[in-house]
Amino acid sequence: MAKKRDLRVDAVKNRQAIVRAARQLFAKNAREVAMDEIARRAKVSRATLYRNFVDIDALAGELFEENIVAIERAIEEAGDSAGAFERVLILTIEEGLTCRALIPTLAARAESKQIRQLSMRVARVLAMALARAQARGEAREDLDAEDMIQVLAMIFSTVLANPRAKDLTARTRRSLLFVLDGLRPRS
Amino acid sequence: MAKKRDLRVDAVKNRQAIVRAARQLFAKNAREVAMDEIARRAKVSRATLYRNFVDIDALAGELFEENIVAIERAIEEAGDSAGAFERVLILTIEEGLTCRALIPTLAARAESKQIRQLSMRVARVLAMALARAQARGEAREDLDAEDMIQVLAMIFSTVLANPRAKDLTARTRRSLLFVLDGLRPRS
DNA sequence: TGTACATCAGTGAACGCGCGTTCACTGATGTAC
DNA sequence: TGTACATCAGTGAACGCGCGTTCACTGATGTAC
Repeated sequence: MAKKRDLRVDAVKNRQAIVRAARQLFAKNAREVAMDEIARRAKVSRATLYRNFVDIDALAGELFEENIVAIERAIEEAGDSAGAFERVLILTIEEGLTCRALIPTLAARAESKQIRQLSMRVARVLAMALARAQARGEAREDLDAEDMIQVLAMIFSTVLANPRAKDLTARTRRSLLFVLDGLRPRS
Repeated sequence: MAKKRDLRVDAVKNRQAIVRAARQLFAKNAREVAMDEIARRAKVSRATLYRNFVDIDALAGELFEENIVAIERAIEEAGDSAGAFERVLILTIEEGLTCRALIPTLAARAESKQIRQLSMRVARVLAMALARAQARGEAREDLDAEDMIQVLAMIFSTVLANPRAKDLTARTRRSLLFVLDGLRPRS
């Protein structure tokens, strides 16, 4: 392997600025964000943005992955305790809300290989949490990983349906409330 | 009121062709449909499409309204019988699925006055069904009309999350299953 | 520590594409006589 | 029933805009000596 030279200091600074700007914009907006806007906020030219991220998928993927890492860590910490499943779901949703606009973006680009792989990574992690919950009798036996994705999509739809709402956290919690009962074992 | 001349026979035919083409395309696709595509399928020029419908909102609104009328009729027929609430929800979803692509279209154009008014019309109707269900003890007391919209958005998100899926009806039913329990009164 | 140069990074402008919408003109219908 | 003309409808081409992406060129950094 050829020893690759490190990024130049100005390059590192710009890359960080781009990611930071993207995060801020994705957090503030609920609709897709234009590359141009991100570049402007990062005080960088569009072309520089493309030097760092080959396309939108790459940038969205980077943010998505950061969120996934946070979720994975949370699941690790939650472990196999009582109520861990619900806590994981809540955390996943909250993590998603920190980057609201990522939701429609990922939805629109679901065909991209990169995005699909990341989605599968989320699915795998949630499947594990689900299996634990089922073993403890805290989740219905007939649920599978695909259901988990569906449930998340359902809850996040609240974001899409109310792009302007300020009280998104409250609304999402209410959506979750509706769904959680449907996930419990039949009495 | 000035007596307006009726539409010319060819004009009527074209208008119908446009609506029919739009319905077919909205049923087949799960993503937004381009005006151009609709015009092509209706074997009509783009400009003709615009003669009949001033913009996308007008066309989407027309289809949406047809769906709403069907839903309203169904609610009327369902009346105040046991289980009417669930049947209404199921029917609303099925009606929505006959025009899948309408869902993202309406979501994207939710700001339009026309679309907003139609959405409110759905909300009103569902609120009535909800009130009846609450009176019968078939729905939680703390639900309101806004929750109904949210629930529908949640279930329809299944469509958005799986734009390619063939078994959408099955998937939506499963989503509904998750949600319905959450809507029932607390024991 | 200084300097020269290769290399990597940054930039504004421009390209290309999709798509909604409009224009200027041609054609079909229906009514008046 | 036939015909002429006004009016409504249809059309292809073009405009405009947003936006992702690329180009050709300039500038900054870091390394070799």
